[in-house]
Amino acid sequence: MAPDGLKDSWRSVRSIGAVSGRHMLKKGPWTAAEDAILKEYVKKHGEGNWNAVQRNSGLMRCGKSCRLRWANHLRPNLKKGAFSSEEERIIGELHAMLGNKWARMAAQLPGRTDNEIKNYWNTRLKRRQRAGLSTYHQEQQQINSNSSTSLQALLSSSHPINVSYNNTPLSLFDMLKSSNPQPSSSSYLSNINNHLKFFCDNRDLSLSLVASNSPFSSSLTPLPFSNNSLPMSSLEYNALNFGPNNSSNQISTSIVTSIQDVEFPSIQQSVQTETTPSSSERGDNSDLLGLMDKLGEKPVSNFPTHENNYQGTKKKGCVEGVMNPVDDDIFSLLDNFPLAVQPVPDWYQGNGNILFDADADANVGTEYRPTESTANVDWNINGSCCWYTMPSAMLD
DNA sequence: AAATAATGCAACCGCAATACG
DNA sequence: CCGTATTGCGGTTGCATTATT
Repeated sequence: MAPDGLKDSWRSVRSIGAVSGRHMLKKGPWTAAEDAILKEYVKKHGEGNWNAVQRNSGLMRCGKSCRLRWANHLRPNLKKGAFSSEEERIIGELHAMLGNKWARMAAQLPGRTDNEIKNYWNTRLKRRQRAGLSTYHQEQQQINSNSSTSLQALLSSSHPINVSYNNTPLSLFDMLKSSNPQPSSSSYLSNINNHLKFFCDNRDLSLSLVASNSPFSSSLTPLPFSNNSLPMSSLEYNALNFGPNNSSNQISTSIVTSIQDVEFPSIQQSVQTETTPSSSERGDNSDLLGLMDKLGEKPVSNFPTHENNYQGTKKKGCVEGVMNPVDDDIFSLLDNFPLAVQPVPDWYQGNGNILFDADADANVGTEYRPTESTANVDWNINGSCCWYTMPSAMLD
């Protein structure tokens, strides 16, 4: 780094060229003085309305430039400096799933910006290419080739979800509070984006919810069954307990999930999933609606059907009836929900306690592989397999 | 020691999505 | 409803610094 004096003189040289006319906005590197003005402005007026910065503070920068400067350098709680090895691992995993979705990746890495991640990745990519290496390590490539693209899209999209029971809206936060209060998880759920993802519980055949960015476990593999995500967060634990065998859970018989996806707001979907069907019902239902019908379950008023194209409450700015590919993924997943009972993997005790392989535990970042005895579990049908086999990022 | 190449980083640009009036 | 403004994203650029020749 050059001394500030040197830097500033260079900056001034550049700015002369950039600020030539009366209304010309400055470009190029920001000075400390400009930073101070912008900080003061945000302190006073809050974030947003960036074009007003120039009008109100006299800072000769366009709104875009202000926003960028704030987001990447001035906003509080930004981590600076090199990525930790854990962060690098997460980036690798995220990139394997998401591709160049820098902003999405940054959302999973508190204090890091999309720009940082992008720069890091591109640098790394170049290095690997120069060395004649592939973008990912072998195991990461396996994710891409073994799992369906659409399912990946589903799993990689973060879905804030509202859950209701008998048409009564119920937040996952409430459920968590009522069944397993934990202050730390409360603050987590009440304050960050509450990104949730689906996964299917093979044993209970229920649609469960799990936090994708739970601070209580590592990175992207917070599955209860995952051997490298100890300890399981309470949220995950409760997701697991949505099954029928947990009498303490007030919604143990069925879960009505109302999905209000801020990311895909074209529809408000309600999805009813059934927990373990009785033996006579096993295996002979082809879809969720059929199963519900059989069990006498009434869909909630806006329960999606193919007839109404899953239209529900229209949210502001939504286009009714438009299903994007991820919407399709959701319903494809649900339509193909494994209603036939799967064998219970022997590493799952069935009571929320998970059997972990001691060797694997000792070896952080290793990949879970179904053992011989679990080979008859259909690892491809419900998507969770993608997660079970999620490897750690392999960085140099 | 000087020249050159590689790397790191910040900021810009265009485009698309969203918000606003 | 429509045009405009704003915001957000990802690709790209270009300068400073560091490493290599």
